[in-house]
Amino acid sequence: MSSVTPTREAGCRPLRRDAERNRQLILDAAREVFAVRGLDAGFDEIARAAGVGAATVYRRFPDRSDLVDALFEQELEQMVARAQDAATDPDAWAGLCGFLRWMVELQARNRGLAQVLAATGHGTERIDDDRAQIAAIVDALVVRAQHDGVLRADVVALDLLLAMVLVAQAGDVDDPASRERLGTLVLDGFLTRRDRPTALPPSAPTEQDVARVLEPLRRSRTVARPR
Amino acid sequence: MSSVTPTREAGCRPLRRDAERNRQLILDAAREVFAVRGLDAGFDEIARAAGVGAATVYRRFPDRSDLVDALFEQELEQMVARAQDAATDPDAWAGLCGFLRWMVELQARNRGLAQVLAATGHGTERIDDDRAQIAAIVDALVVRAQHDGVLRADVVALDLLLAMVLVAQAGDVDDPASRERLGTLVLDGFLTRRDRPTALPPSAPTEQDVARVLEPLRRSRTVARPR
Amino acid sequence: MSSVTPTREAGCRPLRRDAERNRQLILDAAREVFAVRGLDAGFDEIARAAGVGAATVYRRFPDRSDLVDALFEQELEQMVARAQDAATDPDAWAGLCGFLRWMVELQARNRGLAQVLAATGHGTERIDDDRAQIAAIVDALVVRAQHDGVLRADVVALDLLLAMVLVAQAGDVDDPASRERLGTLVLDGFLTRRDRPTALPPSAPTEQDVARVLEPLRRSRTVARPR
Amino acid sequence: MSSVTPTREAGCRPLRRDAERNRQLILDAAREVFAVRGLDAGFDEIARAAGVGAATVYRRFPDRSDLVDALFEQELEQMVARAQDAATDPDAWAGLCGFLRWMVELQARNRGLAQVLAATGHGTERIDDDRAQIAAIVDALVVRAQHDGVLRADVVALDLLLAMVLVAQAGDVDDPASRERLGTLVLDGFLTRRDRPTALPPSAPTEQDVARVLEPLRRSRTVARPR
DNA sequence: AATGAATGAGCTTTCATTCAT
DNA sequence: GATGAATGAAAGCTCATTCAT
Repeated sequence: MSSVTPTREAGCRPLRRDAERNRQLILDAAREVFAVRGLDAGFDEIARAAGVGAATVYRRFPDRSDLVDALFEQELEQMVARAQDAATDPDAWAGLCGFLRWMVELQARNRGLAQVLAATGHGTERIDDDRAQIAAIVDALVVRAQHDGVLRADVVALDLLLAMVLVAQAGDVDDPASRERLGTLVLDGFLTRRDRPTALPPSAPTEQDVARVLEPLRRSRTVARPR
Repeated sequence: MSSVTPTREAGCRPLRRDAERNRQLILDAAREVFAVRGLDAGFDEIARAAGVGAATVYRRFPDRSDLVDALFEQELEQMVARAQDAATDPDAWAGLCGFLRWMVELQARNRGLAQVLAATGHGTERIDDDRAQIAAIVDALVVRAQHDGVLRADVVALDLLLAMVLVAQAGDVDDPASRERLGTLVLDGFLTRRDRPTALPPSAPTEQDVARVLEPLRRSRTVARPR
Repeated sequence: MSSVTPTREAGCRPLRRDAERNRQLILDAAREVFAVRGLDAGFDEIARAAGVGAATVYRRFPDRSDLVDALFEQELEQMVARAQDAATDPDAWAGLCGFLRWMVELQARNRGLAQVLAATGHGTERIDDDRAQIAAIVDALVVRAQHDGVLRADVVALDLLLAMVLVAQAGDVDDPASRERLGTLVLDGFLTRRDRPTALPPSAPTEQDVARVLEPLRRSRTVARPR
Repeated sequence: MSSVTPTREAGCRPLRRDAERNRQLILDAAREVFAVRGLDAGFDEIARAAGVGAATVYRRFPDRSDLVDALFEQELEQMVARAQDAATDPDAWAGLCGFLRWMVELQARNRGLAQVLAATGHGTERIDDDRAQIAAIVDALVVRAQHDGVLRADVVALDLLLAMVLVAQAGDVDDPASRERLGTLVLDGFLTRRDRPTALPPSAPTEQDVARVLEPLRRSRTVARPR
């Protein structure tokens, strides 16, 4: 996971070797921390995880959003690429579903990413651009799928994206089956007509694991007694 | 709202009159505060809202969960009642949908309640009991609806409950239309067969208001660039 | 010095005894610290000097200006009283000089007070009021002194006040003689005519002590090697 | 401005060509920065202005005072020259006033210089020497002016210099009129006798601009109430 | 029993100074 | 010799929790 981003930007001369190493340490740490804790994570914690002083993080990323941007640009580009891929699928609905499921998993595994995607209109240009691009591609797929008569005509791309963002909230990181199941159910609701339901993954939620299924909502101090 | 729960438990001798009064003040204040701020709200804020000292809250509810439990028992009993009501509906699916939509609104308007419902298995016995009771009732409705041939056979009550918890996350408090729309779409996915889609409320999400729709996820510092 | 301020305000019920005690400790410490270090002194330092935790200072005076206000209201009221006194002097010029010299000493001994007086128009109402009141009284004296033919007609009250603020900057705390001397010289410049100079205090500055005379300007890191 | 001081001292072998260039860049930058920000300016800022690394400044001037000394030697030499010029004026008082007014403007426009001049007795020998030289020249003028019967006999050169240092503090950089006015008033106080006051520049301070006049004192956090 | 106060621990941010390259 | 990076220390501020009255 700590690989990509070999260069940052064209235009600024490359960082010194050790600095670049630290930059990567910080980005890697932040990725990890943001994924688990969300974007509110303290700079302190990131610095500690990266093994550098807190001030170093500030030097490299004076603003929190600088860090977020640098971090999620990579991920978003990945998403755009995946979306473009999906757009070439001759079966629009299949392409759409594939892309959405993939996106759900991505977000589910990365709380920070989910937040970035949710922050419509307030991010960096770069991020906004990527988001807009994704929306446009999904939109095209939606239109095609509607034209094919598979997708109901009264929905728009954002209906789908919104639903999937929420699906991504369900289940904890290590429980993709729950998301699969829920996603299938929800997507079934978007079909024009249906003679019989799409087959569900067999992992019906049981009393025992609903706790884990809903885990992400708990984020409160109710449960764990701090000390 | 400040009525129910006059005594706490059999077994502990009743509180002094003023103490009991304070207990209720705190519960009422906490209900309000938790609804708006979620379960993470500071004890300080609750104390202020109740007009008592912070230490009083600690004395009465040493642990945060003590407060949460005492508080939501009342609300859950209300839900149980509503569920039992729904169970008497001759049209199981109609009863089910009605109950679920009501629950969605309730949770949407009460952040704290949503969190409590999500925390399955970690609450008090009392809360767990109530939750189980609700699940049982919904289960009965599910079985009936499946028997009626309306609800697809491969789902269980918890699938529905889970889906609805998530629907409740969408849109901000004052935007029930978004929830209506999304809820309709999702419930459509649970039908056995469908010749044409259920009519949607016309409030298709627009680019402009997706920000608000996803608001609950944003809670981060990413956005505002202070200076 | 740690006496006055027994009650704070009408309207808020009095603080608990221990709290009031701490409040006074803080005010006394702040008076001391502000006098020496100026208004920029850290809350930390004040807290340490008062023997309380930093958070206690914040609780009692959430904003720095709250502390400054509480602190200097007393001093300013004292100044207003002294000015009113001066206004009753039958010899306007004598009254004026007396008041100004007194004020110079006060400011010289209290760096913070000088800063408060300098912050025209940006303080609390209360402080602004006091300042305005002082200016008005001085103004009346100026007019009378001009009418008496002693004070030159082409100056205004603010000329005098400004000059004295600067005189107060000269010399270090324990060197009132320098201020006396300089003040006399400067005030001589405000006379309409003069047949011979006003007698000066004999403390002509010598090479040796100019350093101390100009001390207040040094406030830089040039001199002392921090460690 | 970046001319003088090509070599530093006899005795240390000359710096390498590039090092000497950097030395000058740093001095030029420091002059600028100190003038605006005062002697407390961060080394970082100077380094940035000079286009060199922070560590380079430290290497060349390990102590802040090393930099200050090297820097203000040039300026002080300029002052000495100007003083010598004034000493040739046949009208001693006129020469004196001219020199002092010039000095006031110089200091007013250069916060750092004012601080250096104030730090009597703690600078380098070199600076102290220059200061002493200036004092000596002014002294000669003072004696001549006293002999001419214009300047009161009970003052010494340092009285004048001190008074002018303070006048230089008044008003902000772009407000020479305030200094002119105040300077005139103060110098009037040094005359032996006076039948009528010297004409003042008409810029009587108004309530509105006293804030600006006293600006230099305000440097505190008292004022702005952030929220 | 109730309270408001006190506190220590935590996070954010900045800066002077030193270090590795 | 020069550099940009790193850092520790400090100050500002907040909050959950405990304490003295």
